Amino acid sequence: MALLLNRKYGSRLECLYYILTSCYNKFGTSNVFSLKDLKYDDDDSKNVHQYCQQLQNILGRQCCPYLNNPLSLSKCYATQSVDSDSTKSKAVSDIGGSLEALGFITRLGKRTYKVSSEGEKWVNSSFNSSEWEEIARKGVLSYGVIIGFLNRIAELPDDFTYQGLYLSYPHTAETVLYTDPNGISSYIDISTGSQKDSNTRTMSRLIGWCVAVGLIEPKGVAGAASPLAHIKYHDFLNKEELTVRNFKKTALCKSLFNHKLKVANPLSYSRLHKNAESMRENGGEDLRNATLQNKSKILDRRYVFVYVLNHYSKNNRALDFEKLVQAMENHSEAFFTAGNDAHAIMESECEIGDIAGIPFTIENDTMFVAKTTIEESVLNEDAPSESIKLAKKIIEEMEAM
DNA sequence: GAGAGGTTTGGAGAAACAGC
DNA sequence: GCTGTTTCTCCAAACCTCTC
Repeated sequence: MALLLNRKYGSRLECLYYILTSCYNKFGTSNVFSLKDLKYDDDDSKNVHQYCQQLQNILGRQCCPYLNNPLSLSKCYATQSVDSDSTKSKAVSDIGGSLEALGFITRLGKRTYKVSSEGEKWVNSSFNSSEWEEIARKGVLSYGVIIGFLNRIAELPDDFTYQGLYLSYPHTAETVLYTDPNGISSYIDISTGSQKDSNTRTMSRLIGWCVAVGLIEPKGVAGAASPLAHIKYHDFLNKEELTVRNFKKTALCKSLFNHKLKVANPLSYSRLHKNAESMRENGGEDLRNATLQNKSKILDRRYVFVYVLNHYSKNNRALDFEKLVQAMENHSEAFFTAGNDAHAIMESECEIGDIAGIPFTIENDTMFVAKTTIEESVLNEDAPSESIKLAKKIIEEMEAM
């Protein structure tokens, strides 16, 4: 159930590797664990400090170099500890999401996981080996959001800056009539997109991963003498902050879309919209409630777009956008808020293709040609059966036009 | 070199949900 | 029902780049 990652914690693949090593030694591939099991615990003989190669000796203690206060009880920047978690589980949550996006752990229930066979292979590879980087690269390229990022930079010159690139949930201009619990009605612009700092955090993450697996190189950074990207740019990757804005594409990056890719970890149904339940400020309760009232419409129309585009991609056909909107308008209640233009909304919503792992080109103004196919079972993982049925019906209706 | 303005990141606070 | 988890927005510190 891959999600849109937007925190710094999991941006260092090396940290993820040591955390996964600790996890694998505790649970193997057959035992279930939850995120709190990844947090540093002094009483755990297999905690992450037993495997981490980045610890620094400070005042006679082994300390994580990425904590602002190395002597902090948090112990590990990326997971925090059972004794002190100044990030309210945001860190360990991001680590779980990262390992899942890479395909190294698999989600079983809402909050339970197992180490996957790919994860096991990665743990059993040596950090300094090409095998390590190959497994990591396969993981990075399996993540839908990365494919969206690589598609965006494919349109840029070989030497590029990531300033101005945004990878986030689409913004639709959409006003709905909302009645609060006191019976007072007002028009509210519902919140469909991400805030700017969320984009910044996502970008920081994606760049870290792409450099580590040899897809892009930081400009003006003298790397170490190694053919392996994660060794060559080890110091750059382990910097506290991303400060380089200029990058260069590698040959691998430039050839990536020569063939149609199959994306193993696209965003899942429920991740096609941000978690609006967690919104609090910026208009407060009414904005949250008005957005939540329309959550299923937002999810379903994004899902249908991705599902249908993938269907046509699998059949090596282009999607007729006009027909799609027409078919969706036949089920207007399911997809669109009253008083808003369906065509305009879908023109915004189709941007979801990038982060969902299925970027596309547009031919003859209305024909959408996908550059990838995505793993449908991951997209459908938490999709209601009604939504899946509706997506199939839309395809039938399009074919009948 | 100073100052303005932008970026990156950690952390706080909040709401809803999951699971016991 | 309670506790812990998940993930959002916002704030601010620290740092960077750009201009003069």
